[in-house]
Amino acid sequence: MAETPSAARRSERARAAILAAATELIRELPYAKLSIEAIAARAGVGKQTIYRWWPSKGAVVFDAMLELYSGPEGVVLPDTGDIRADLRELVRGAIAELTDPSFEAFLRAMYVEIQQDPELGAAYRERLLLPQRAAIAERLAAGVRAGQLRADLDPDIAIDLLLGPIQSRWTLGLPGLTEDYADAALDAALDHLAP
Amino acid sequence: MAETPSAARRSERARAAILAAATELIRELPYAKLSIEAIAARAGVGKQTIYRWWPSKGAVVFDAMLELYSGPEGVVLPDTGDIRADLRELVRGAIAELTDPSFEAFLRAMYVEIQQDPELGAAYRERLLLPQRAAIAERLAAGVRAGQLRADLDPDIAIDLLLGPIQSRWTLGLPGLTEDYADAALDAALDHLAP
Amino acid sequence: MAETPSAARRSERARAAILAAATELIRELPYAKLSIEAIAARAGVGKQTIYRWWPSKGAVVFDAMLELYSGPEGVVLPDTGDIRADLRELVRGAIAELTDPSFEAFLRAMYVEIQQDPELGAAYRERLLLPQRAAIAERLAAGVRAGQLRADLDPDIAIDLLLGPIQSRWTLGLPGLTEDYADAALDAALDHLAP
Amino acid sequence: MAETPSAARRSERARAAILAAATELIRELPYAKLSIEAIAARAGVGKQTIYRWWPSKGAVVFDAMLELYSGPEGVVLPDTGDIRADLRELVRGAIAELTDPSFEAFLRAMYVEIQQDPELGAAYRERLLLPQRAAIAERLAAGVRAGQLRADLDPDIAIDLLLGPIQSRWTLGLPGLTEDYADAALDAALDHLAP
DNA sequence: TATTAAACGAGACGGTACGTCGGGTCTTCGG
DNA sequence: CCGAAGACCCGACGTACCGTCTCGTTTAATA
Repeated sequence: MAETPSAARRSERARAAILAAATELIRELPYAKLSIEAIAARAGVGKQTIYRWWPSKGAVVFDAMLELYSGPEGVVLPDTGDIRADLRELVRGAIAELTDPSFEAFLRAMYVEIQQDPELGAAYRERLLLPQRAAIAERLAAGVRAGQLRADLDPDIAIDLLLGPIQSRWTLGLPGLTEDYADAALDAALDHLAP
Repeated sequence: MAETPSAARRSERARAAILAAATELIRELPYAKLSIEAIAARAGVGKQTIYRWWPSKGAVVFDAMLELYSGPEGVVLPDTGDIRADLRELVRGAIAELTDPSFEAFLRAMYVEIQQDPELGAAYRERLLLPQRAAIAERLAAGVRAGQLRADLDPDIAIDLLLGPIQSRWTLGLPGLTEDYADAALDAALDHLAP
Repeated sequence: MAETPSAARRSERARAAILAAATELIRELPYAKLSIEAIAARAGVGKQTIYRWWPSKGAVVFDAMLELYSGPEGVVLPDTGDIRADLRELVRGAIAELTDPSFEAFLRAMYVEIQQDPELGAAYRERLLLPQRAAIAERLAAGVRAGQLRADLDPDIAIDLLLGPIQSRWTLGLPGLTEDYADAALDAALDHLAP
Repeated sequence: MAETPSAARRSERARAAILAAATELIRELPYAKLSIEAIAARAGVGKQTIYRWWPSKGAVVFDAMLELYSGPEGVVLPDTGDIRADLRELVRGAIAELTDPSFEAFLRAMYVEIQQDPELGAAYRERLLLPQRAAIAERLAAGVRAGQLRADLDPDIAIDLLLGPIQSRWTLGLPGLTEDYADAALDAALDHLAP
């Protein structure tokens, strides 16, 4: 999402200050009022320093969000052997994340940008979404191998069935995104997933 | 989404021209470049006439979109007696709508606005989303009564299971939103819905 | 400055309210911020009622000012027989008027309008300025007849000599517009006026 | 009348284009229709560039007018030794200037602004009016020293007597602002000025 | 260790759109 | 049928940011 010029001489101080400023501001302001001008001012940085390294406000915000997911490990799902428990962890975690005020602003912002900027959409899918889905698919495959899930499971459908309901309620602002809902939705999905 | 002042003296000519202009422009421009200024110019109307009756660009676009759904009948789902066929109709229709270039722009715009404007989100749910969901719930209830669906069906969960996968793929820009996908997702959902 | 339409049916109540509102507002606001909209609102009158009877804001203000000079007698200068005393009265009166806060706003407004609206300038000269100058000329002629002023006096030059200095200082915002100044200017002018 | 921000980085190109545009437009339009928007457009400049350096339309026009008086010398009156001839030059010059269509628009505009904007009035007096008056006072003092003018001459009164009549006729739109009038007014004033 | 080219902070620039104000015209309704 | 009310089209206001473009000033690799 960045690094076009020589990147060698790039000031780490400036980069960090910009992402930190973006992180602060996205929590203080409605996303529509978040301006590059404000990020630059808050970061104590010239506007050009932002435009040099990022093509758009959305790209800055995306990088700021990536910083939060920055565990160097990569995404893996727990595998306790109990597929139902592990998936419960997954759906509850999803709801927790969508609901955490410190993440929600970022996620809503990304959804907004993804609708309007295909480049950024592609980056989002590649860097965040598909790795997460791959990790889930991996856990599901283990479940299939263990005979806990149906043999002919289509992982894409399965993931959509597990997370689509939650994500769509959240996107549309429908109420009731609770752990109980997570459990009920999981049970429903399992009617298809189970052997 | 409108009608704050006296509304009596309101010019129907202006109202229609504004919504028509919005409809045209939303198909011609990326949503972010759609300005109230441009709508007013295209409609041959003073900006103030827009600001007098709508609080924001999103509200105008929403009303323009409502105009397209304006069948006076209200939303009903077909009931052929064959619940699987009727639901196939539903999910395929959803994909068709999300994919129709003439609707897609409106819908993406609404998703953008809903993330940022709670008022508008509430209006969207009340005027469009919940009526649609009520209609689906109605058809599902008929299916239950006919013994084609499980007796203890929770309609909210059921609807989310049917449409959530499709809507979430669309929102995230994931590929593969085809009729085959619709059928597969429906089959998966039916594993829960069926008795 | 008014009365184009039928004038018969004209509402005296509205006319008076408009002029009163203009008089109030011109004292409360900088002239540039005085709007027909505000006059109409203050007068409890539709804008159209103003536009029906006056061509411009300046015309309303002019009529409002005329109301204040409305002594039905017409302008006459005192004639005590002592020309110096009478002219002192004149120049001191001029300074008093230009300095009276309740007249100053009107007069500055008229000067502004006169620079920009020839119609209004003509009306101002005809209805106010020339009658005043004629009255002064009359008194001067009496002075000439009494042998107190030079026989070949040109009344136009004389009037300009008497009032021009005062008026030009006032217009330009130069300080020192006092009674002492008036007396000194009068003495200077009399060097020309006297026989 | 300008120079609030850093002024170092100020674009001379933009400054000159703005003043030139103002000069053109003030001759093409009635002053009331002269908008900052139009100046910016004509100058090929963003509106903000005007607002950054000038507080009001009047300030721009004033600076544009100053540009015309820009002889670096400073104001001096001719001194031929013949005071009457030199003053004739002065009053005729005044009338010529007030009558020159290329100056008149500027001057009327300044009179309008001075009535309404005290800041601008102060600037006008300081930068233009008082220096001119000082130059005239200088010439008058020389006349006094040469015994051509009365010894106890008050220069302020004298200047008002010389120019007040002309200026007041012009401000009020009274006709007859000719060279003959200038000569007559000068003769009248000299009755006071001469020893 | 000095040179030098880049990235940097600052912020002016030409623009677009914002949301508001008021101008002058028109339409509707009530007295 | 005049007057109140106020919506309408329009143009300008003054502001906020956009993304680009100089300006000096660090700063860090290289010579």
